[in-house]
Amino acid sequence: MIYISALMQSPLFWGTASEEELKTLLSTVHYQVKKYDEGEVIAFSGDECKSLQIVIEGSVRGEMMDLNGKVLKIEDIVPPRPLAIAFLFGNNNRYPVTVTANEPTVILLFPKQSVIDLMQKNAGFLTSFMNAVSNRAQFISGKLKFLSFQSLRGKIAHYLLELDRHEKGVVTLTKTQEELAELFGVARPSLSRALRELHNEGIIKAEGKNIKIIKRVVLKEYLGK
Amino acid sequence: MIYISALMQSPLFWGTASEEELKTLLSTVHYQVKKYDEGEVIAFSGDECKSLQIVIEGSVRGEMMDLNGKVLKIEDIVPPRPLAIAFLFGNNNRYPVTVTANEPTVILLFPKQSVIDLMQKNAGFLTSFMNAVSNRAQFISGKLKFLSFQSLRGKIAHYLLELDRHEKGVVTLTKTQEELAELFGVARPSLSRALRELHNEGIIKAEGKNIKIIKRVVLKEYLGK
DNA sequence: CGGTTTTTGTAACCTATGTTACAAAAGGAG
DNA sequence: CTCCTTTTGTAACATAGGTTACAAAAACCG
Repeated sequence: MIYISALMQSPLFWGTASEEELKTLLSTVHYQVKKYDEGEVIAFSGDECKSLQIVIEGSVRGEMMDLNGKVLKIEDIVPPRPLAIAFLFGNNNRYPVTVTANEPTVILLFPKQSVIDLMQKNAGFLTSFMNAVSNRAQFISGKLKFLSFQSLRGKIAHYLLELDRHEKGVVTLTKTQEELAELFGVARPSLSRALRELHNEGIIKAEGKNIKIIKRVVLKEYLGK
Repeated sequence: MIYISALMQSPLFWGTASEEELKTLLSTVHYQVKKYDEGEVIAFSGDECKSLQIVIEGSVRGEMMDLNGKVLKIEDIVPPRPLAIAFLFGNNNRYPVTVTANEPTVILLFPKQSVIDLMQKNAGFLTSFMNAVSNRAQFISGKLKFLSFQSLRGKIAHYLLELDRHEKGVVTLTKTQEELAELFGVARPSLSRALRELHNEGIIKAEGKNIKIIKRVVLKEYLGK
């Protein structure tokens, strides 16, 4: 089992004291290793969620999509995070998002029964799991607030201020406008236009991927608008 | 402890076999009874969430609001449901919504430590709790999809078709347009206008609170749009 | 019952964002 | 360096929904 050290990094297993202990614990339950190529779909929105899957290598993305194909990127999931952990229990065990591999990806899969076994055998795992599920609910709830309250300017402000948390005054975008637009749930030209307007109004200075924050105060005013 | 029978109704305590057992269980942990008048705020959005609160009598509502006072009603919570159950654990223990009493309301409050005690003493409670938290994540996730994908027509279609699940062809609105608009996250006149348009186009026949569904097929087309 | 409050209907106008389309610029691959 | 692909800028136009304001209708209350 070569993924032990990766697993140790996961908050889910922080309750487990040592690699040895974790090895012993894992030897008592079933699990599989799965590999996916870039672009492969790991789960479709609506699929039944019957196992806990943990990303060990590579990365995946979760996207909601409506019947007409409009896409809303929810997030990227990188090792050693679990996917859809809040959808394994409860009454509606269906993936809310379509999960796709961004690159060649390795996933560790624990059938639901194994997860239950792990919980019974290890109290630390159980509380970690509970926390993880709560965290997911909190994340989604934040997303809901972000998406349903903020105007496009609000979202941009939020994003830029977050990137420049330490107030350096300069941020470099690591995503394309296309990707950002998806994250914000808006059309790409709308994002482009909004950035241009902020630039023209002297609130930011945007040069390609580099953005200088000129009037931080004004940006802050857009938060929650 | 006169609320035992109410508690027995709660999915959280279904794992508990009998009233007797539940009584015994509860006698070992701390809890309080709290009463609120109509309009009283039980928790503000952003408040720390340090206890499990279960609505025993009356009802409360959870609303998100942004800095400018725009309100998005998330849901009503009626007995014997818990509130903010997904925010007791995890890393961001803050109410995502402001919770207000709709009417005189009685709430049972279990400090976090009591909840942990209950979990340790009763495996049924633990799994119920886990399921409840997962259900919340799933609810919020559905809300996210509903709010960020559907046009106003989509939301109306969704709502009407849901109310008329059994295809009777007639539904009666129990909420005012004001309330519905809040639920949909739109302005009240916009909702009114949209209903009028659907009516004029012969898709529904709206007479006050009574709505006849004329062209169900057309409504279904709006789902996810 | 009459008066008050709440809810609904509706209109005129405003604004943010979506859509489509195309060209310019930047980035990568050979 | 050059060709090809991806990304970005930008414009013209379309549209959904927001805002404000007011009157009609309904519900509620004494």
